[in-house]
Amino acid sequence: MIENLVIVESPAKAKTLEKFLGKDFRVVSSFGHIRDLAKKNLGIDIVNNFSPEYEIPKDKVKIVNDLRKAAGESRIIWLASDEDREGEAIAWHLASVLNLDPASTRRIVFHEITKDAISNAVLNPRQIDMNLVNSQQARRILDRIVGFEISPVLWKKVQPALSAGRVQSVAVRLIVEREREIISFKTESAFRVTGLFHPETAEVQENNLIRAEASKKFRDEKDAEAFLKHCIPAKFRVSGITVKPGTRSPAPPFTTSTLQQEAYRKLGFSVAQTMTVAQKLYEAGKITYMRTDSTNLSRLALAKSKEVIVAEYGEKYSKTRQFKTRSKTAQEAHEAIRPAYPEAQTITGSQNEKKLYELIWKRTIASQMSDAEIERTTILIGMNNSPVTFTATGEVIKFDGFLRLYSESTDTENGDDEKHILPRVEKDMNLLYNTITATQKFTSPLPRYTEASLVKKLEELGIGRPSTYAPTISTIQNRGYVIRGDRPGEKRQIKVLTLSGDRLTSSIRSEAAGKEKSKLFPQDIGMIVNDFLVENFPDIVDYNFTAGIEEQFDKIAEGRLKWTGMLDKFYPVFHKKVTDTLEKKDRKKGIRVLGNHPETGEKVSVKMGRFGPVAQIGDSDTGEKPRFASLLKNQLLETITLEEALNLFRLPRSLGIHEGDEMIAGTGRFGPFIRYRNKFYSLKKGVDDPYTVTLERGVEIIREKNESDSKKVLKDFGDVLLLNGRYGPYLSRDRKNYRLPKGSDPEKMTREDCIRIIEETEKKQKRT
DNA sequence: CAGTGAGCGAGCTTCCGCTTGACTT
Repeated sequence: MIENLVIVESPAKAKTLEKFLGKDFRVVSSFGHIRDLAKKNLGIDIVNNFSPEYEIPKDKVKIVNDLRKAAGESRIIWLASDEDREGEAIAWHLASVLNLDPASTRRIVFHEITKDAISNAVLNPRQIDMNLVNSQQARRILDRIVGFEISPVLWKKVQPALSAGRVQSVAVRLIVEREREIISFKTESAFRVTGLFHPETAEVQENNLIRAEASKKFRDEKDAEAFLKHCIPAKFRVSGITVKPGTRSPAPPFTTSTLQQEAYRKLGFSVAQTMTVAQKLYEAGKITYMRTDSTNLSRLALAKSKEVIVAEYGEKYSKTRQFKTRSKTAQEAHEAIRPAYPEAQTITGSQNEKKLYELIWKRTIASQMSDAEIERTTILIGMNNSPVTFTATGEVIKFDGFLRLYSESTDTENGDDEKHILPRVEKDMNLLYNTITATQKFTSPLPRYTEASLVKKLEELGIGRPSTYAPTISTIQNRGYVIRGDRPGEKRQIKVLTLSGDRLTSSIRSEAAGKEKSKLFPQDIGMIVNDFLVENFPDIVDYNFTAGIEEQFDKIAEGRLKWTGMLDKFYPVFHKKVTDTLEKKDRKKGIRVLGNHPETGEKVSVKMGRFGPVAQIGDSDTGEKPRFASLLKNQLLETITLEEALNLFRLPRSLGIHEGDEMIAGTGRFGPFIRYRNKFYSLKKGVDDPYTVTLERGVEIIREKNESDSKKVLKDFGDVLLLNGRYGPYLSRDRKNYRLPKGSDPEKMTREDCIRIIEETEKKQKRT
């Protein structure tokens, strides 16, 4: 018989905890929730007071059996799951599933694993808080009802296997609405004028130039040119200098959301990748828990960080701070994400683990360092013949403080606003210009979301939790609602006017506009589903829906509202919307009529077809069979033009007859191709175009392909092939490919050698 | 693997939040 059994949620936490508690304590883990609503069906008896039907998921059966056994062997059970509504629910499910006797069961909580915190918790046990549990049940049941009632409506009215939910549908909506802002954005341009000045009395030198920006922007080239000409006879004078001291403070330590953002910006990690690497670090005991919404640091962490800072940089650089958590819906069951041992600046591990750890270490330590002290200087330059003024701002760091270690990145990179050191000037000093430049600047729409900036937005709206940000982003991509991708951007011409002495020259520069990397783009099906939901379930996809129900969950947790009462109010209204929507006849296909065919006058339209977005010429009710063509990958139903749609019908096209058989050019799932005698040949990217490729070129492509194919088969043993591929020689049998072991010589290999390699590979695969 | 776009119907899909492995290359 063991005296005490402590149950926590995470096995890594169990391991650490065991070290702190004596021999009398055994610590085990529940691996999160052990029970959930029934997987099949709704799992809720709505007419019977929303009574939930709970079951133990398959992958938790063994864990529950182990827990049951351990509980039977112990005298006192300590339920130490997290102190938030999910944690409370876990404790309650444990008590119920393991059939724990209240007399021998204690509920305890602690936020940090230190001797003090744990002994304090053990001295202050309490009962399971049923109000908190009920707020979790309300949350769980509401999410199930919303997801499991709306998704089938989508299967009927839009397309099978789609999904909707309180969190994912808002995530998609954000992306779709951002795309529409971009589509309707009208670019404007204006001329921005900057001058390089130097004191009249001094020669022009690198270090005495003042870069200043004009207070006025000019609408067009003519206005800008007129102003520059006006500058030629003008006298420039320093009309004011202000020097203002300022400070900058470090960012708080990482939460899940901010870690995902910074790891994307500084290391280029995807949200999922950040979480995988962080999980590794956590399991290795190198960082604290990585799914948290708290910016709190334990007293121990504060003290340790201070030691590190004082030893490394001196007392002056240390400033102990505790940060208030920004997010309103935060449940703060854990600490911020920080190094488990702040004294370890680096760790061993994979490259990515090292990089992420270093980021976490720097951010944590910097958060405990002094403010940076900055002196901001502004020089105002006046003109004697114009009300336009020029302003130069410079920044001098008087004391670097935390900046010595870390500064946070932003989502918008504007290199233009770089702050620089200004030369010494005095008021009323006369200045001469070296050059004055007017540069055309274009306005641009808000950028598309990255995975990380979407997480940031969701967190601001209080939607989703640290443990679900990464899975949500995967879900909306898996459903095909959005896709992560790049856009090369378009070359844009910029006019630049330069005044040097009394010579005015004009030049043209080009820049890439709208270039995007690793951004989230909505797909047609995402836009159609979003419009359908906004039309039929506006309350559910409202950005404030979650915030509203969270308030009610809080009331339930405080015992001021009955959880069944809350659902009683919500459900009838919601369910009526579901049945009303199901009664509507039409399916949502995103049909758009683009116009009429210029020659035949037939209707040209686009819609979501059975196999994806499709363009259509003609109408089935005219009696004639309509013609169809799939849209290309980068085209949207919403933005495709009549001309682009008509272009799709130019393929497949015949290139002519070669040696008695027809050659066809087309474009398919794997890009442009030509077809000849029932065989397909890919067109080379950037070289051949299916619209213009000729019969002669087709013959050449076929000859090249046949030549490389003949080189492809190194040895043919009938059932086994030794082939030459992109990555070198490999084996093929039954359409399955096998790598050759290192150092094997394909020239000398016999059929027996090949079969041996295949069998060994198969065996290895089975074992793992 | 490079197509498809008639219509019917059986049987499937689906949520959010806690947790890790078990998979693949």
